[in-house]
Amino acid sequence: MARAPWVKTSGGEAGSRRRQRGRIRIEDVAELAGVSAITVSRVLRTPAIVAEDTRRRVDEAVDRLGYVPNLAAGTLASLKSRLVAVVVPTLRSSVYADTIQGLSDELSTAGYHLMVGYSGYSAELELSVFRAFMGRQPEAVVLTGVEHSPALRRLLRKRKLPTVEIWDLADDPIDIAVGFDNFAAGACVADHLAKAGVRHPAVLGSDPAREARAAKRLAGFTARCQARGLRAPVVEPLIDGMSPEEAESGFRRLVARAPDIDGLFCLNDALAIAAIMEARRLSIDVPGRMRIVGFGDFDLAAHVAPRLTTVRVPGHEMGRRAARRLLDRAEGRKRGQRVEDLSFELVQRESA
Amino acid sequence: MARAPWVKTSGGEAGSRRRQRGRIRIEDVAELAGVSAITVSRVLRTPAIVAEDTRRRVDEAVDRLGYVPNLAAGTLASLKSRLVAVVVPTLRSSVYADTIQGLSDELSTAGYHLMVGYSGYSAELELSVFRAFMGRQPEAVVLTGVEHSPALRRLLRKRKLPTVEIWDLADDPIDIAVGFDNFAAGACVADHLAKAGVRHPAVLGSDPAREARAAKRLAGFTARCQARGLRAPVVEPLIDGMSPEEAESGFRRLVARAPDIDGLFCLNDALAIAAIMEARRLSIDVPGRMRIVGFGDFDLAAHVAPRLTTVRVPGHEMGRRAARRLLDRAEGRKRGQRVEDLSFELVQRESA
DNA sequence: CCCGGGTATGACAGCGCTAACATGCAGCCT
DNA sequence: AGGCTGCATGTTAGCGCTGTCATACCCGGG
Repeated sequence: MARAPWVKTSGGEAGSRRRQRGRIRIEDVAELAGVSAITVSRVLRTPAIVAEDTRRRVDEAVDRLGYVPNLAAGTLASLKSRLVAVVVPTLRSSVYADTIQGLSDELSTAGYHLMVGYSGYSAELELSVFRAFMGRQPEAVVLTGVEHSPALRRLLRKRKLPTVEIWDLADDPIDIAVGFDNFAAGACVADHLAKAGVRHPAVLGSDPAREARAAKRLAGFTARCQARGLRAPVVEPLIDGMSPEEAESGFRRLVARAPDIDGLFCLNDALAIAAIMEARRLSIDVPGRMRIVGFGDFDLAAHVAPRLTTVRVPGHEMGRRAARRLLDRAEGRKRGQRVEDLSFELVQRESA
Repeated sequence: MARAPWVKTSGGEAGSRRRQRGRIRIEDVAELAGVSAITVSRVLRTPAIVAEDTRRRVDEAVDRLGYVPNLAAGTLASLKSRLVAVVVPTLRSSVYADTIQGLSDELSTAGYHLMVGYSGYSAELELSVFRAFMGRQPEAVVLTGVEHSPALRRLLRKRKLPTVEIWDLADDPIDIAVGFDNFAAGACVADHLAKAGVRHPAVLGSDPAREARAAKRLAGFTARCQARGLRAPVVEPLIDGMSPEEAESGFRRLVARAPDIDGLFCLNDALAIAAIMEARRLSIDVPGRMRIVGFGDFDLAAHVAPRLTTVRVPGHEMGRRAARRLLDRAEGRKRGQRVEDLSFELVQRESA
């Protein structure tokens, strides 16, 4: 008679063909420590509930064998991946790197890992990156900004994935938002320039259609200029909102279009630094003839000549706060407000 | 008599307590399409071997249900994670971001994902980040530089994990190295300055003990200066090798120590830009009285005043090449040479 | 008509781990 | 003594997928 089907036909001590050669399994540790597999699992995940003596023996076996738990198996068994998906517009800009480090600092101590992807400022790409991530069963999601493809919003709400939107505030966040008020930041710059006597403002930055957050800063700036009776800002949009290349030529176009510009708001510091440099080449005195304000307080901002007046943004802090909110939720703690408004700060230096 | 142990006691259509509510499984797709689970799996992974009619029905069911395969389960079953672990020194510098994008561009089309971590230039931290990654069963590893903790080297060799070391060349790579010659780059800068008439060179950059690649550039620079009979370079090491803050004060110390310096090599562009700016503040003419060369060709380098002469490095290309080498290996193709030397390029602009 | 070989699909077990429940054993109370 | 409580550990059955082998079917040749 044939073997009954439920009798193991492989997987004994010799090792089945499907098992990875040489990989150490929890079973191996258990055997060496003289306990069962589940006890090893408990030592690794909830040491407090294991007797001290047992714990010591297991720890020793783990060390001796160099055991590393297979998290794919753990994820499958526990339905918990300890993975957080993060999508930022780009990695090339250090501003988001700060936020990622903030997230990582906070989450890694809690045993979570980050999956980081970038969207290139496109909602479609964001969706496709996210789709790819979904298969890895993230327990939470961090997105940049509040503009997302409707399909993504639906997906997230349906799955009830804890989601944090960062770098902006939302009227109706998908779940939680941790950011700052880009509109107010733009207005704050307008105030500063107006108080310094600027009458003919201009703006250099990304195409409002492409970058929602920069567009809000622009809107806040424009509104406040109007409220204070300044001339309507001359706006020079750029295709790539982070390109010093484009900033240089854009600045030249700007002064050609309106030679009387006496105040310039650059939608980020990379552009502002390039503008300051081009101003020097054109012998336009900054801040004498033109005041320039940046945004973001990049590392170099404080060190260019003249030192750049800019808006400091809580990049690292947003990451930390977003992480904390997610951990609070995971541990079933308080929920807190849905929209968390961290503050920005105008840093006055020499350029305005 | 009790139920025989091999009879399923749960997991029927009602859903067991352990199953995630509402999650769609391959089984659900199979049922809707009127095929078995394995056929769905084949449609998703090797569509070519499935009959066209079946494939269409399955694709439709996948779409209709919005099915996303659980990669944790797939990883466990196939022993293939489609995951590549990457460790860079920091995310805050755009130079590594380029490399990561290069890796990601190439790997994502092949269905691989990246796990990115940062080591803060510390071999110990690198090891601990790597340990954390191991549990997710990466199929390959990308490390920055060729200096690693011995424990890490042992671990990688023992597991036979395909490994690429980037951003440097190694005499004895762990496995594969794809980088460029930092020593030669330093020498190349020395050549350029010497030809321009520099006699009293200096170097501003990270502490050689902390950053091995910057140290090699320094060594190459120093050696070539000596070979050309220049005065031995005055070296001003910095604790944080990327800090414009420190560059500014370091530059001041440098000119105080040796007022006759007529050529400065900054070990990266962030420092070089800060140095140029401080030179202006001190009314030191660049390049008239002092020539300055950077390293890395950051975005802003071409746009500061004076425009920065620097060394362009194949950041994106290293990522792509590293990815290709790993994919070649995964697909069992040719092995190629162990150490791949991509070229750098001195970009002459105005500052030297 | 059967047979061999190729193609398309299915059944089954198991990847390595953990949730859920079961068991065993002190220590204490009645 | 019997039972009850609480702690430490073990047993069992999956988690959702894919490797492997089995099977069904079709086609053409003998």
